[in-house]
Amino acid sequence: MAMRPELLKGHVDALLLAVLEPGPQHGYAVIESLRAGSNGTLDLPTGTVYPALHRLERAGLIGSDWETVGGRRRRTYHLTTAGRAALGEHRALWDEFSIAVSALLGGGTKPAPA
Amino acid sequence: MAMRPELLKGHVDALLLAVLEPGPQHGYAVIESLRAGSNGTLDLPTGTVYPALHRLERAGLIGSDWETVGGRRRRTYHLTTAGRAALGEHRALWDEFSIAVSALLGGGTKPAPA
DNA sequence: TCACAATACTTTGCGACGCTACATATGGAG
DNA sequence: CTCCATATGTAGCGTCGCAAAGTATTGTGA
Repeated sequence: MAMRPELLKGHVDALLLAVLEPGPQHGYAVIESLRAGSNGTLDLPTGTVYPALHRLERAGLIGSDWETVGGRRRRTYHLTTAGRAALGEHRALWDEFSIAVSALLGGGTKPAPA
Repeated sequence: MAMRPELLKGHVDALLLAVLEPGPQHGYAVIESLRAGSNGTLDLPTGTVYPALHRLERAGLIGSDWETVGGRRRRTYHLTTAGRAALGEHRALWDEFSIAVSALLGGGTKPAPA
């Protein structure tokens, strides 16, 4: 929860899709990927991630398969074609949004992506 | 509404405070400043901005004064000391947040600085 | 003169969604 | 045997952006 309020509103979908882009992952792993990939900043609770994954599946952006590993049932999610397209749109939207906000907030430091 | 969904969730306060930082403005002017300062990307409806300004005033982050210009009543808002402090926190939060999201969304194009 | 746009502010109510809290189940470490 | 990490799930709450509708004044064009 390193982020105070829910600044995430509306951005969670994009993040989940992005995390699944390199390859399928199950919910718990997704949460860890988000934490790792954001250097600990984004530590989303299960009550946020699982419902969001269900939502994305209902929307047809991801698909899921159950599997059992070491006696534990896990549900592995993967991007669909529509999901890949949606991710592209989310990225474009994020760029536009972040540029606009950064411009208005002014003096703030700029993100230095890879 | 150039932004489709409400990606703004949680970021509106920061934007309003930032717009008021250079000097007092009334609500209608705030909306235009946001549009101008974001190159047209952020075109917030009155139903978003006015309630948000009331909220910020209740929270003690801004203050307001009524004035009449050319027969029109307008309410001019200005930052309080607490508002200035809050703006600083919002900026820090935005930096952290945007860096994290940009890192996760990866390959996306980089924001072009002012 | 009359209609309409722009300026300027307000409020009701809906809907979306992140989060807290709680519930369930297994495997491994101490 | 207990505790923690792994792994998934749901109910309910609260926040807040937004559409929509309303009020009032000034300026403009037909």
